[in-house]
Amino acid sequence: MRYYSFSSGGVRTKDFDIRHTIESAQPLTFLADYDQECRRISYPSGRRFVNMQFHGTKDNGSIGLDGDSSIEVKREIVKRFRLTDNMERLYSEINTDAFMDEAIRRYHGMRLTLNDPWETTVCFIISQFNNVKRIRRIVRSIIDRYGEHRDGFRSFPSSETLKDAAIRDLMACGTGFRARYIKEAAEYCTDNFNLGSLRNKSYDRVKDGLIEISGVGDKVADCIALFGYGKLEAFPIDVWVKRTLERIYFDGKERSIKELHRFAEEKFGGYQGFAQQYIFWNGRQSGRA
DNA sequence: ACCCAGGCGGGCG
DNA sequence: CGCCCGCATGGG
Repeated sequence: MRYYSFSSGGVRTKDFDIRHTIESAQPLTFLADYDQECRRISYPSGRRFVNMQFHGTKDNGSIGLDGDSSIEVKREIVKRFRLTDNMERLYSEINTDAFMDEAIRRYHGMRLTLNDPWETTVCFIISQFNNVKRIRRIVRSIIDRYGEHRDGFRSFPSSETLKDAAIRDLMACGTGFRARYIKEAAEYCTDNFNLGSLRNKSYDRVKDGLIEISGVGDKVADCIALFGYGKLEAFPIDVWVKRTLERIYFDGKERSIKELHRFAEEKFGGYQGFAQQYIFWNGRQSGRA
C-alpha cells in the first residue's frame, strides 16, 4: 500500500487529512499561513518558501505547488507530512479500544509532521502555560521581527540570531516570562550544543540532550523528540492528554505524569507518539468547542 | 472579575 | 522523589 506518489504537478495523497494535520497544534499550526479550509497553505522551510494547494479528499487527494515545483520541494513535502508512514500499520498498533477507535475514525488521516528541531524547540518553549491561539501569535511575531529576510518572505530566525535578541524585544513579541528561556536556549544551541548531533540518536539520548536546554522540561522535550526528530516513542503529556487519560482510563481520578507514561508505554508501545496526537486532539476538540 | 492555557525552574521536606 | 510556588499575557 502506497500513501503518496509524485504526479506531474505535485504529490498525490491517500489517507491524508490536511486540515486536522495543519490545525492540530503541531509546529505548522504556528508557522504556516492557511485559509479556513486548509486548501491553500504556505510556510517557510529553511531557505525555501513552500506554497501549496490541496485538492480532492482525504481518501484521494493531491497537492499542487505554486512557483517552485521541483523534485526537491515534493520530497520536502513528503518528508514534512510524513507521507511515507504506513497508516494502516500505525492505526492497527494504536487502535486498542473503543475510545481510540472513535478518535481514529473522527480524525482519520491526521498525520504527524516532521519539523526543524530548532523551530520546534522555540515553538514548544513558547507553548508552556499558554494556549494555541496565543502561541501562534507569538511565533509569528518572532518571525516578523527576527526572521531572516529572503525573496518575498522571512525564514524562521536561527539560534545565532535569537541569541543576540534583547529580552525586552523578545517580550514585546508577547513571550512573557519565556523570553529568558528563548535567549538562553539560543545561546546554548549556538555556543555549546548542536541540535543536529541528536539526529541519529535513540529516543532516550535525544530526550536527555534536549532536557539540558533552558526552558525545556519533560513535556517540551517529548514534543521536540516527536515533532522535531520523529521519535514515535515520545508521549508528551499536557493538561489535555492528562485529563483525557484520567477520564477514560482511570475513572476520572488523578494520576501522576510518571504513572501515565508507564500506562502509555504499556498500551501503545513504540507508537505512543502517534497515539498521543489523536488523544490530544480528540480531547482538546471535545473539551472546548 | 475570574479561570485557564500543549509547563518549567527552583526551593522545600 | 513528591509537593508547592511564581511566572506574563490574553482568550473565553
